[in-house]
Amino acid sequence: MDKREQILKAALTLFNRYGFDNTPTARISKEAGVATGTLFNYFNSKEELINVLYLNCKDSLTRRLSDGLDQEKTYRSKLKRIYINYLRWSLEYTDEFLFFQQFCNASCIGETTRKEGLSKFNSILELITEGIEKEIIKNVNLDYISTVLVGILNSSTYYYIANPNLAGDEEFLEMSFDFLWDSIKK
Amino acid sequence: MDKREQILKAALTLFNRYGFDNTPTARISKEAGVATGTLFNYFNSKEELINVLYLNCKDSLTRRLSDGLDQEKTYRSKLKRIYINYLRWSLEYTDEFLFFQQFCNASCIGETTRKEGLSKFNSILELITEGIEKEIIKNVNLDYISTVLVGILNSSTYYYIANPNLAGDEEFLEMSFDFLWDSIKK
DNA sequence: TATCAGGTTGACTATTTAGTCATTCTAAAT
DNA sequence: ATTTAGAATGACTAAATAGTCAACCTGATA
Repeated sequence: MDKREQILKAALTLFNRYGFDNTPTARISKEAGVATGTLFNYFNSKEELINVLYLNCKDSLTRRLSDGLDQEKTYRSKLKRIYINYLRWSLEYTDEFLFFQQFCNASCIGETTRKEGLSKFNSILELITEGIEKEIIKNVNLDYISTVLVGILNSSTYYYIANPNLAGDEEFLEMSFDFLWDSIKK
Repeated sequence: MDKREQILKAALTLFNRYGFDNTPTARISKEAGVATGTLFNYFNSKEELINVLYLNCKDSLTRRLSDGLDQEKTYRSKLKRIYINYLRWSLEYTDEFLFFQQFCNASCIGETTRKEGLSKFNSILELITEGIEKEIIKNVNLDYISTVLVGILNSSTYYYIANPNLAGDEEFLEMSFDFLWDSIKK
């Protein structure tokens, strides 16, 4: 019944489906079941709305990413934990994942907002650095490794989203993680 | 001096920078140095314009992708050839590459156009199939391998675009290809 | 019951923009 | 020099849309 939440949820769905510019605020209000003016009581502008959405998504993912990380003993299992956390979050919050993919580089997301969002992968960056120092993974430019790693992470996620039947398949999980692991391990 | 070409070029630049909906046709015309009406002499609508752009890009990339492929002897070198072709094309036609990335899933690209575009990676698909049969690369679902492979290809390309100084660095090229190769090889 | 604060409403406005079309230009042919 | 076909022009229109605001609820308090 929280109107603010309803507006955010409606906007997420509609921005994903039609894009930012092709989603009139009137349509968001309608989908949320509120008047057109109500949207502007909660958000000063359409841009503020999408920026709030962006930060919400980022927070949700960041919180999840390092779940249970300190219970893992080996380096490989730590990385796998992050891989799984990323996948699970994306399958649980698919709309949020797709939103992130579509808008992480969009111009309607302000520079300030985006900079906050960059901290998203801090836990990943730390782990890569550790892996290079311990000579577990390839001794290559940190930027390049993280770029490729996130690339694999995202493409794998897209595949999981397109094939929901794989959700509980432990064998496929291990196999798919090996694509990532073999790519970066020494 | 070909006005049609000038319009296409201006549209490519502006769509990349501001997005489809945030680029008025008047602005495209101005950038191209023609009157607003002229654009509609060559294209029936703004949508037709972006669809033509999309197919042009696709053709340009497809033609390049299998260049010199039959001169390569080993399976690995064939794959590397495609990797290099993809990279070189993207560095030579960076605007086109970025355009493709931004609009390959956009709703303003019609279904018909997109289906034509899917044939883009035919040569890659064939090569993967061959690799699985010959037990050179992992025996996994063709779709998954190509998804991950394109993911690595694209993320690597982004890195090269962000670091133009790497353009002629043979060592880095070999190293970066290993990320792809190690990921999928048996 | 009367008052009041603050959330909610939706008709309205000012602006933007895709696409039109009557007119003007251009250059080749007669 | 005149005609003419088709390309090019840009002022204009009809539609869409972000954001406003005066009026209207609602429910708590006196």
